[in-house]
Amino acid sequence: MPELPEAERARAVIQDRALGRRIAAVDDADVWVCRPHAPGEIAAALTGATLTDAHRRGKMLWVDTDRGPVLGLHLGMSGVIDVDAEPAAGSWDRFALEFDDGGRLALRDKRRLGRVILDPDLARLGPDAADATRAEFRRRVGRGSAPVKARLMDQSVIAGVGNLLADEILWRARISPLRPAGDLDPDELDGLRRSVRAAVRDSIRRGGSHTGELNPHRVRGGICPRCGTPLVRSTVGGRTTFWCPSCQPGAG
DNA sequence: ACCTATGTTGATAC
DNA sequence: GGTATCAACATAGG
Repeated sequence: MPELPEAERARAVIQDRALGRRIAAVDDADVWVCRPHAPGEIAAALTGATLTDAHRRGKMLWVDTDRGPVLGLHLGMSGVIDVDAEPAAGSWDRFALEFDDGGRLALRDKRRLGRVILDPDLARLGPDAADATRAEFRRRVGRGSAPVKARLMDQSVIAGVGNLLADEILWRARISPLRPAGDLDPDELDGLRRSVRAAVRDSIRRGGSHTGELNPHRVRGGICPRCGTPLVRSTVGGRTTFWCPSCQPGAG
């Protein structure tokens, strides 16, 4: 269920349960998930190293090692990090570190849209959605003719907002997902930023991007939990989108 | 059976 | 460059 909240949970799991452990072996045989690395390449870089720190920006995770190489992890659409879980049949382990204490860190990902990459390039990733300053947020988000929802989900603009979180954020901010981002005035952008921070904070606390107030109503026939108006369902920024035409007026 | 749907991102074309 | 579309993966459901 990976958006920012799930990535943060995964980072915390790595931090709490995997740091300080030494890598005895690496399973990097899945050439799709580990692309563009050849099988054995990640293993060669990491075997013998100890995990020293776990970081996150948006949905991107990376783990430092005492040997230098950095292990980049992305959960994609269905990935989960498991520490010390048995690799049962059907558990969809696509990558794993085996520690010299007998434990194991695995990327479990049925759909294989997750990613493992050495020394990930973070240059094209915007600031974490919850860390952008007001000025930075106004400047980065409040431009362009694309719908504001697409702008929020663009990881090079701000990092971490996915489809469910975007709908929740816009609903909280009472802004239509269809409004061209560049048409928002500074007050609206400040309000949008407040909603981003509040939605991110709440979803991390409650345990995921599916825990928003709007989410249970994000179904055909759903109504606005604030005013009872039937929600509109459409495609915005290429993704299924629900919003309240009464609370979130504007284009559409 | 066939079509749609699903939390992501990247490549590609205009 | 910005924007829109499709493809990559695997599965579920009408």
